[in-house]
Amino acid sequence: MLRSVPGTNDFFGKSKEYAFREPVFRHIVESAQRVLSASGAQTIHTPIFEYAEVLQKGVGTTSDIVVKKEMYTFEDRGGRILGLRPEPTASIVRSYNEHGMKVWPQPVRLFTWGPIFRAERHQKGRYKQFHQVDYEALGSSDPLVDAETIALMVQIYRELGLKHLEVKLGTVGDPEDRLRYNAYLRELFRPHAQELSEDSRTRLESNPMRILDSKSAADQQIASGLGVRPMLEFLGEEARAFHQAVVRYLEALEVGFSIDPSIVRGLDYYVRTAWEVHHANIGAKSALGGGGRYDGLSEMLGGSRVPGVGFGIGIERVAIAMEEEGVEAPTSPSLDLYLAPLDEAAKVEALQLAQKLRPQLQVEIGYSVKKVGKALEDATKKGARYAGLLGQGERMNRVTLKNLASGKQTQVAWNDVARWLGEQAEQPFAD
RNA sequence: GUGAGUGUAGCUCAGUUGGUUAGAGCACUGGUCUGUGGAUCCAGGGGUCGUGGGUUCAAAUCCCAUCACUCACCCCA
Repeated sequence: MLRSVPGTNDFFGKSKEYAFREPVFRHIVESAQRVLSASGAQTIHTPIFEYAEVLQKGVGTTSDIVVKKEMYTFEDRGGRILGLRPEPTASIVRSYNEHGMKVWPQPVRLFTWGPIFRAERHQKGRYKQFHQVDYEALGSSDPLVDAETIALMVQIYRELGLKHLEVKLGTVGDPEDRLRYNAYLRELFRPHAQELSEDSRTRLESNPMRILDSKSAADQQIASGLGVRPMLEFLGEEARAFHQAVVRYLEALEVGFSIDPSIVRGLDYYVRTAWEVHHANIGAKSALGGGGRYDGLSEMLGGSRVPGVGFGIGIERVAIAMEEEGVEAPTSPSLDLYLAPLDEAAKVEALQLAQKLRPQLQVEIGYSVKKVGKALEDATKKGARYAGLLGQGERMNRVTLKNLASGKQTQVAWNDVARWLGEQAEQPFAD
């Protein structure tokens, strides 16, 4: 039997996996949408594929996504090299430039949601196709925007009922700070290059900061033995003041967070603010989302200088966290009425009555003639509140409505069904 | 890319020291029940026992290979 590609998932109501239930997915997206819309952000949807160049420049040439070839690329019939987006920020910045959004009132605040692709070995909480809610604030370099962005992100998690959150705030400084820091690190580590892990030896030239958050015990031992000074000490005046401002604003907003200097965004072109949100008890893949400031990205994509800050929230990870915390799973909307035809003539009647009642009521029909007992059984299995029987005993545009919970039933004219069911709903304890 | 674990029905699993035609529960379809459901009882459909090869009179079971899935490492969402 043909199967789905490993690391991809089907989302539907009765999925065995909580994280892949469509109502859970929708609930997360809608909650995020509510929070972000309330803050005045606008929805945007960009294509899920772009010229590979856009996406590569968007994550940077030393990022794992490019280095480890984690981006799906393909050539179309016109010989264009395209890629499936490994993150949405580059597309949004590309769109901002392409449509001249710099003449809009700044900052332009956009959010989107949809599939993201990475060609990685999958495991729990990590998939080849996963989904993100993504928010970007473009056109302002005020630290207040960074603080609000973080606060909005946290607000979304709270809205979803998550409690065991850990917000880790860091800063990667300005590019020149990083140059200084990287030069310092290279000088420090170079004499010990032979002792470093293979990954870290590569990082020594490409991105020495990444050595610091290496999980290799040997690397850690070397680092602690050398007494590595933290990035914070290498910040320039402006970057330092910026970081302090973000901290101050976040304190004023009463967003709980901790300073974590080891937060180093995996993507290039991030500057200054960087953060991750983790969840206490979901184990290895604990990051629910992350974000940062990327003032240099627009120029990398050939546009003018546009400062920006934003975040991505992993929808599947959030769903796993919700399940861990026992957050009540939203369910599919319940069926109001199941119309069962009891003879051939009633089939078209069921269709007519259903059409008449939709969309005020959610109405499903039985598609084949069944005996009354089976019809009621079907209605019950479908989770309907009422069963509507159509057959010899009805006719003349009448239907027998039976409350499946109480067992009470009555015959009602078609024209009165909507009103009658409405009245019943208003007095749920009447029976 | 590296390491570990697991593969029997849609799902959860049983299957003895190798032994007839591979089983159960749940789910599904129908009957019990000709216009009154959720229960009971009965019946039915559904399996190339992951795949290929080997050992054997005989393999779901033993051996080898391979594939798939899961988890973990790296990195992140």
